[in-house]
Amino acid sequence: MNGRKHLLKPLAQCRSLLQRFKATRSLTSTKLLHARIIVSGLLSTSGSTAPVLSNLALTYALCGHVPHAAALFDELPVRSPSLCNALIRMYNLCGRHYEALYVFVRMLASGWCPPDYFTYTFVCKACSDLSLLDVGFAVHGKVFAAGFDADTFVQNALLALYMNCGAMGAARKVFDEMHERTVVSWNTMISGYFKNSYSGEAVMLFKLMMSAGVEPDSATVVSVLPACGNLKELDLGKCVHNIVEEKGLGNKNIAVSNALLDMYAKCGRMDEAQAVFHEMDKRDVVTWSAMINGYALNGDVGKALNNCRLMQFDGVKPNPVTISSLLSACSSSFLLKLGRCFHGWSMRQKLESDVTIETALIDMYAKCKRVDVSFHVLARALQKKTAPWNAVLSGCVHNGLAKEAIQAFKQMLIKEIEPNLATVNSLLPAYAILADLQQAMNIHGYVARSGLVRNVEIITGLIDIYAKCGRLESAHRLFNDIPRNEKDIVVWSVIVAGYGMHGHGEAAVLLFKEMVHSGVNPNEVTFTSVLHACSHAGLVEEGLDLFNFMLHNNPVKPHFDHYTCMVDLLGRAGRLQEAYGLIRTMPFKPNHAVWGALLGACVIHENVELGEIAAKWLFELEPENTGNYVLLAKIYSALGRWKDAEDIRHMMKKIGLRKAPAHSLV
DNA sequence: ATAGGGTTAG
Repeated sequence: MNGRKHLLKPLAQCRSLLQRFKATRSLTSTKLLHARIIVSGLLSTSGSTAPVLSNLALTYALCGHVPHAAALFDELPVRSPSLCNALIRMYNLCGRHYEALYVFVRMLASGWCPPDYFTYTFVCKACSDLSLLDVGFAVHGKVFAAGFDADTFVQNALLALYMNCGAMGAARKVFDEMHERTVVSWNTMISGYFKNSYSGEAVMLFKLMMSAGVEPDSATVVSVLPACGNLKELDLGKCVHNIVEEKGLGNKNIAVSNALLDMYAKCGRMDEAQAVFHEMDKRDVVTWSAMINGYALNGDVGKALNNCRLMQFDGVKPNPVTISSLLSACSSSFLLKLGRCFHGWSMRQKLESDVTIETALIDMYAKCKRVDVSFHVLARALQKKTAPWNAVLSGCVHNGLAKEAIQAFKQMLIKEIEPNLATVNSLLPAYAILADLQQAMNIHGYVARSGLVRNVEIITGLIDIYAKCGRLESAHRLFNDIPRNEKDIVVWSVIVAGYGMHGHGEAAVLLFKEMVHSGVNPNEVTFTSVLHACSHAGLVEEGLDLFNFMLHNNPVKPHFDHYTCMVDLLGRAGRLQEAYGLIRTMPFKPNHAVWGALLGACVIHENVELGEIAAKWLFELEPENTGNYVLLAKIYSALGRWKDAEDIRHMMKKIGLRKAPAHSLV
């Protein structure tokens, strides 16, 4: 009795020491303590060795030293559920999830060491990190059988598991059946929906949570803010900002401020982002990256660069995300030289073999029309990752290199790199460019076999391909198969454009009206599609009606494209004066496309006066475009004004343009 | 002891 009392103190001391080593991750200290425990004979004499041992093993695990940890557990004479749980937890912590599952299986097999609700939360975490949905379902079955299905922790772990595996339906079912939802349950659902690119659902759940009277915490805030940014829900974002201020969540949690800053940046409010930035007393890489990315998104490369400099003055080193943001700023502004500089910088930072950076580099070179360099970067990429390949595919398509994209995709399959949704999404436009029915049917077959056909984006891509191939029946069949509530603005635009492109203006207008009727609000793209359809089919009155509808009853502001369509529509119909009138009342300076449409119409209707006006503007706006000179000369020739036609040819020679082939002048 | 959280990306 005496000896035992004497030993209790060192044991308590061990525990507090281990607690400290766990926090500091000090392997050397842990090893020393381990040695002292053995030398002191503490383990052989004490009755409560198991907690010390499991603690020691956990500490080893946290220090990243699994061999010692695993060996310790093997030495243990008796394995209680709590020890096994600690082992599973340890394997989870160091990323060896399969070993974690193996311990679980052994627990089940042993018969005398039944898993408890702690075990199940850890096991769910293991499946979640491994994205093993099948195993997850099996585990869920065991949860039911063991009667742990009403435990909130287990339920929350299941929610996270299903969300991580993309099984939103399964997650929702668990969530709906929970009798007690903690703030963690709500947070898991919100962030889960966002991660599965269902920002709308995420926002909706947040609103539900608020009306249910659940107190949001910092995790809630950082889960819902990215969704607000994604949807450009500035008002909701501001509400969340108010909550943060009221509860003082941003004061000690840098993630909260970073999320706020990013939300404002995504909503295009760099002033507000700057204000959040200003208020922060500490800034890390994420803060700076979010700022840089914000300016990049809003097209202000100068400010992005400036923030990059300030970041370095602040002593913060860039990470792959920082550099990718800078590279994407270069891609969207076609700054090849600057992009090359960042390529060099990534090399000096020893980050050039990071997948994120490789992908950003491939994207940057492709957008700057250097697909050759993109392929070069891809060739040097060692990892068998999908993302860089996707970037190459979309880079090819972006440059109209359909055959190269398809070739690259075949290479991908040969190299056994697994295609994903983004792969197919990047690839399908290549088939739309080719407009080859046989090949289209081949890829349709592939997509069907890959099981991706359930995705609306993919179906939209297929509809576009069939439409471009002229197979409107096939396109329409695919369109009809999409459930009514899943038909989004993009798929409507594609089908309208498909009919329009082949001269079926009436069908296009009808579909457009059906879309509006079904409650989908047209955007600038849909208006372009339908106006284009009208101009192709010569539906002047319908076109004018729709254009007026757009001007007066719709929040969508008309753009160059819409005016171009209208000028084209009126012009083709011979209503040249009206077309010219429209150009003169445009709310912005007419561009080359608008004048080009008028000039084209003047050629058809042999109208010199307006043709000359249009041409005069075009010579100024795009002096090196030979086509404009040719078209004006064509009008002169048609009217027998050979001298004027000859003058135009002289004019071209004077500004040093290559002489157009003679036949096009007549 | 247990579950959820910030910047990029095809």
